[in-house]
Amino acid sequence: MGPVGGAKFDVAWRRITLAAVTIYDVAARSGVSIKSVSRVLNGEPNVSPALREKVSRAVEALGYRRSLSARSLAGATSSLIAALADAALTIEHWRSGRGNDYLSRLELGALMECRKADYHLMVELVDHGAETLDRELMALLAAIRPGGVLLTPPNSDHGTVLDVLDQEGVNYARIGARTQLDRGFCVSMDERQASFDMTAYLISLGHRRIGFITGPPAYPASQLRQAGYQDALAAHGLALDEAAIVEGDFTFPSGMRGMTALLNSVPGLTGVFASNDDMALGALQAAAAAGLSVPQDLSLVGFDDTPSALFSTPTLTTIRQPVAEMAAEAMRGLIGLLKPDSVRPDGPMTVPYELIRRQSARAI
Amino acid sequence: MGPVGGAKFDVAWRRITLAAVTIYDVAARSGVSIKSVSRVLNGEPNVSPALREKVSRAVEALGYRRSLSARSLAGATSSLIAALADAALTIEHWRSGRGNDYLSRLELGALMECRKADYHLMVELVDHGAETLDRELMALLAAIRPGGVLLTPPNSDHGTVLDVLDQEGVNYARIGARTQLDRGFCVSMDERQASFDMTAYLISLGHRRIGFITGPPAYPASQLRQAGYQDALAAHGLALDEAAIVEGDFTFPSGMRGMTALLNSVPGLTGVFASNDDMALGALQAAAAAGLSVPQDLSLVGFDDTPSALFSTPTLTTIRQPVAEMAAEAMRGLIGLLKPDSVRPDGPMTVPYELIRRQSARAI
DNA sequence: TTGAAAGCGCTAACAT
DNA sequence: ATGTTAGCGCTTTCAA
Repeated sequence: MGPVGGAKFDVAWRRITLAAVTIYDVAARSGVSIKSVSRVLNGEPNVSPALREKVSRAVEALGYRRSLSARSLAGATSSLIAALADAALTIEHWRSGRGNDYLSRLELGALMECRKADYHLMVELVDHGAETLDRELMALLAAIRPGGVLLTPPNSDHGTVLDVLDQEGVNYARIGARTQLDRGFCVSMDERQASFDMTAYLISLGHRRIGFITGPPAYPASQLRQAGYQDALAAHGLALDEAAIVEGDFTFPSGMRGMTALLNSVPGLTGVFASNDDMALGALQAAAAAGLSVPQDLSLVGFDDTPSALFSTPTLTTIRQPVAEMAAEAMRGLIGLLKPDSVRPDGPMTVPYELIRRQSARAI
Repeated sequence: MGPVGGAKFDVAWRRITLAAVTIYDVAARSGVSIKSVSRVLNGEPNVSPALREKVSRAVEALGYRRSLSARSLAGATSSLIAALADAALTIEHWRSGRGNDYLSRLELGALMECRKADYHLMVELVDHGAETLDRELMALLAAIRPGGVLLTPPNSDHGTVLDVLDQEGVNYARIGARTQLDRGFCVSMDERQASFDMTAYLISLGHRRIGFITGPPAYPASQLRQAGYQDALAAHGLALDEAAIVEGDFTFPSGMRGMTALLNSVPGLTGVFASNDDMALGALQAAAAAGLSVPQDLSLVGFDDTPSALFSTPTLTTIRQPVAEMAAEAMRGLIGLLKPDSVRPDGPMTVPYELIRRQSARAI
């Protein structure tokens, strides 16, 4: 029952630190070999209850925790998950002085799950647009050797990223992926159906001439949301009016422009579906500027349920995407993949969305 | 010029991965010892230009990156920074389905700086309220052995957290700290002065009877903001009316209640300073419910510049806290502390805030 | 069921 | 100015 570790003198910065508790300390205290300690810690079979008990007690008494570094260096696995976020998007947010609600919720969900499973989350920025993306990504993987990777949009759909990950044999989960859903562990929401539901909701309120403001055409999400809108019109026997669809880019100003354009080009317009909340908020402002009040003169709905949707006047009817739950689900799936006896689920996982009815849409 | 590494067969999950490039591969390729490679990589002195050149070329050609694990295991330092966020706060956000704009901006700033300096950010949740906080924190530090720790509010002011960090000899930076500013590297904003300025701004617009909605009394931030308000009144020769100060708790509903209370208790009220934006937004709604329009009948200002402040009607005059810049500054300071020849700055660092004039306040 | 010994890829003393 | 060697704290063969 000797002393735990020894005192180390960190001359580098005139500071004295106590040596960390290692597996040797635990082994010594419980009178077994380090291998036995390792066995207990990893829950390996063939360990007598007595030994397990002794070791557990020593671990508890010493407050011992295995070193992440030593573990990932020695073993084939790592309890480190790298979350890959898009650098350009991050820089854009930095410039605007705004946080990223989507990423924040996503991370929150991932963190909660990491904590439960004793995994750790490292956040990394990857430069989506760089020519040398593959090299940079390989370098990143070489440096941190994560046990798994969590892909956030738009990286979830980035071919090069998926290729590098596959090539390096790294397990990954993709959040909000829209393409190649057979690669990795995908968790997403049925955007098309949500958009269909929202449009059907407006129709159920009596609206017949409904304008739509799209996102950037290049985003798969834009296309899915627009498709849902068109499907719903068709399903309810309403003709598609090309003039009722205007292009936006998911920003507030584009929502303003979109609303102005719709007001000019669609006679008898009573409802507008902006395919995200930021645009809906912009549309709201443009409507006010045109002397129209929502929802008295016009019903307006969005998509995403950003925080501001709750504080606008009127509050915004929208679709809530359970981002945190998606991330938690993705983490569970990913951690599952990392277990030796894992079975990869065959299909992508779909989480339920919610249509949030607030003040901005009403029956006519 | 032999082959790079060898093929390893990962029988665990029928997958073939190429062995990672190691320092030995680089040494072999450039015909020097691993120590020389290490010297070049660490920018150590006493390396001939020729050797540096050879090694650099090999590193480049092989796409070599040092393993984080091996480095932190072998050396005294680690290029890993642990950002400590409050678990309770995170769970609260999880429940509400909202992201955390403050933390998101903070992380964004930290990430940008990490990328520049080739550091990595790991995010960890700590349970602020747990009795065993010290043990948990020590266990966390033992497991990941970060080179430095980045403290976010409210951990920045948590005595136990600071104690454990000091005791373990881990360098740390504190964001938005209000107390014991001599511990760690502190970066914050002058909340009191900002609050003073905002109040002075309302006074300059001609307001004389100005209500104030406080935050939770326990928060140092609440006290500073209130102090700034009171100072400004005094500085301008205005009497302090106790009835003009009502208690809130930084939430939307408390802002509604606060506004209602002020409307009832302060005759001739023309201005209201809610000490954060969420409360200001609630106050806005309560004013509307009382038949008052802002800013025609009443000027209203907030504090924080949350995203919603820009989307409300009217848009909200408020104080912008440069959170991302604070985090970047904190990371730079922290990384500076980690260098062997570092000098600890003597005082806390203060970053400039900005009074954002929008529509909700006007001259009378 | 348990243990001894050999690395994992680096850094850090200690040569030369 | 450069190289040799011994760990860091684990996991992983391989023996017993």
